[in-house]
Amino acid sequence: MSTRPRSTRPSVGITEVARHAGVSPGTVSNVLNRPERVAEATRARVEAAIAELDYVRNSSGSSLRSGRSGSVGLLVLDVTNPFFTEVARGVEDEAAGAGLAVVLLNSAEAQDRQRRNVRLLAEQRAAGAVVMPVDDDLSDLLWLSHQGTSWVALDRGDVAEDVGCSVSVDNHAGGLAAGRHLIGLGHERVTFLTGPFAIEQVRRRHQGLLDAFTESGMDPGAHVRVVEQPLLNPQQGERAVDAVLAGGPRQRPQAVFCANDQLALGLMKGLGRRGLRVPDDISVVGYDNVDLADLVHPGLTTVAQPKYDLGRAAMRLLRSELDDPGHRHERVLFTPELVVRGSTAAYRS
Amino acid sequence: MSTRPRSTRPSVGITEVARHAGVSPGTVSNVLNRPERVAEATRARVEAAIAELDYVRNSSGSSLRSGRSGSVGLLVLDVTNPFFTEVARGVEDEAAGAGLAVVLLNSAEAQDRQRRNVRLLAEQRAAGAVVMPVDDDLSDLLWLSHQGTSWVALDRGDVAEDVGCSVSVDNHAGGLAAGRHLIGLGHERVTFLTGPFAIEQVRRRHQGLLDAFTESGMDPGAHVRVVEQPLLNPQQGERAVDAVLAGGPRQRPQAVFCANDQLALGLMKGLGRRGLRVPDDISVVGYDNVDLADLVHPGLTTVAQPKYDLGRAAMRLLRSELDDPGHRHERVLFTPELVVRGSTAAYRS
DNA sequence: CACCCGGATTGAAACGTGTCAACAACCATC
DNA sequence: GATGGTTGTTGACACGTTTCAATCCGGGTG
Repeated sequence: MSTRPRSTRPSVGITEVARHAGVSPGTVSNVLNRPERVAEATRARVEAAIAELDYVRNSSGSSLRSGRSGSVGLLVLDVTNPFFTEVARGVEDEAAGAGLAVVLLNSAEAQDRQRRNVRLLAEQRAAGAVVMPVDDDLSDLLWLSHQGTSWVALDRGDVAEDVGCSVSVDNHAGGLAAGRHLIGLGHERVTFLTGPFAIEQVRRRHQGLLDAFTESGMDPGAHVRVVEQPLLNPQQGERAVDAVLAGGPRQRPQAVFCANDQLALGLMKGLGRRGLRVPDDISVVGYDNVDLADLVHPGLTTVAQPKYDLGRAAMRLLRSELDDPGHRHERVLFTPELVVRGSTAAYRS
Repeated sequence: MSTRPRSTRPSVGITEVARHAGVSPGTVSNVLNRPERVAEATRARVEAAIAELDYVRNSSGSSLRSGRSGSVGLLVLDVTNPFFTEVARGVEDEAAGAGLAVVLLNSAEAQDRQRRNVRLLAEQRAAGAVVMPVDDDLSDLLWLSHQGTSWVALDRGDVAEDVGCSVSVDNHAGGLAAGRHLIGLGHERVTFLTGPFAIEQVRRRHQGLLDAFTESGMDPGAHVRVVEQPLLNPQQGERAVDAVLAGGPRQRPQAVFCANDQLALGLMKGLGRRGLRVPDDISVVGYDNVDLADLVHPGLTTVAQPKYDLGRAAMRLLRSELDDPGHRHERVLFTPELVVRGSTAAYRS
């Protein structure tokens, strides 16, 4: 233990640099922001002074003056979920190219935390934000636009184009692909294991699954059951095993389509505990294709989303919105892809 | 597509609120920051004005004036790694109690990105930071202290107490526990599969493993081999399978101790591909106890770290450093715990 | 030689907030 | 009714940056 020296912050500012270089503060500002406007010789002098004094720019000052800060927020539904962290990588890489700083804010799937974070962005006068909305309520985002912070919605295809940009993956197509795959394998009793239906993505995936049955001439109502859990994590997946198997062997589903991989992985564990074998006794399909879907045994059949590209595209759109005065809101839609691994197999009665 | 309205930012500030409430700007500031100093009636009046004008505080202004911003940085080695995201949760929860905003910055295990992020924190005059250093080089952190931003190092027990606080888990003890466990099961040829030795944690875990052999009267040099990969992710683990198995069945290790769970999970997959069964043919031990260690089959025996508590403790220390003028740097050390699951078994010749 | 031109630099004014010494109003006490 | 103390409010200023109109300078032109 030792006392802290509480190092005396010299707080060297632009003015002190100016004095040291024998130049006016305005010139220093120009060196920093529009170097081409200042003569070679003076620029060198100023840069020397900056180095010597170990000057570090005060972003409060500049954003106060300019009314906007140079950082963008990335509002993520859940830092713990590998899907989002992969998206985050894409956003960061694209932002780095534009010299924008990314601050990652975590909503923890909670409405009130999202609201707090949105408020924070407004207080910081953030240049923009990439947001994965917690639920259908877009009022937070509208308020944010009204405060002058532009945003791009991620994975929310239903955002009208006169409201804002959006980048998303076709969730209906994903559900459809999963459904067709299972039907093609001969499964007729399928359970959809999901998080809250308040989440739009979940509803679309569900609808895709239903439509796969319809297009095969089967009544979805008779073939698809739903088990809804409060959160989309592995623990909930494991816990759901009772509900999934309810009704005894007769009623037991032949396959389970999960709203994300986390649920699917948890469910697989729960099934293993019950002595049920995947895919022999029951097939499982996930959604997202997280890294670990490929590491478990059997490998998890899942609907792959272009996570990294999703992030990049969102940030690219945001950059356009910030830089291009003639920008028009855009809607970008990716198509997911089914990745077949060992967790699904043909139904054997 | 539609043009963006570019809503006219009215930019209502503290002064306008003051005018609207028939009060001076100073009073509004007091209402915001030291409500107890202002009379009930005027406070109500001011608050009404704030609500009516939809005033939102400008944090640039306040941090410019005060010299410090109210947010703390969390510098993470890799957002993609579940270990860090769990720590992040702990940090966030503890910060929320103090009204501090947490911004998550990602170093992506790269020195230059860490440096960029540290610089960013300095420019924003962040109040403090919780940092997981990329490597042994602490110069970035020292510079940060010198700029007046205090920090707490995470998982780096070697930070001297006259330099800064640190919270870490006893990595040597973890390696020792893993080693004892394997030796107790009769394993005598163990491979340590790891990321770069530049990472201090890795070195300590390794040393713990070696010491387990020593204390059993065996020469570590004869019993422990090392396979080093450039990164600590599942892909690297899978790729490492060749190196781990090199030398043919005779030389093949009886057990592998991995520097983290990501490597271990990847390795297990690679072994499966080669037709080797865990734990029958080879035992595997991981480190961290991420959620998914419990979800794979067989479950991964691993050294559990109190991830969430680690984050909380770090943030608590940082709060003390920020609030308490008599603060002395502290070193907090957690002890890890071995969690035995199905991936390890007694050696059968 | 007066004039002008264009590029480089300057200086002052703002941005929104927090601080603090000074002041006003009120109350209790003598 | 004067004194002193308490409580609430004020107003001016400083913080570091950016912006922009004004100024300076050196050289080319008429």
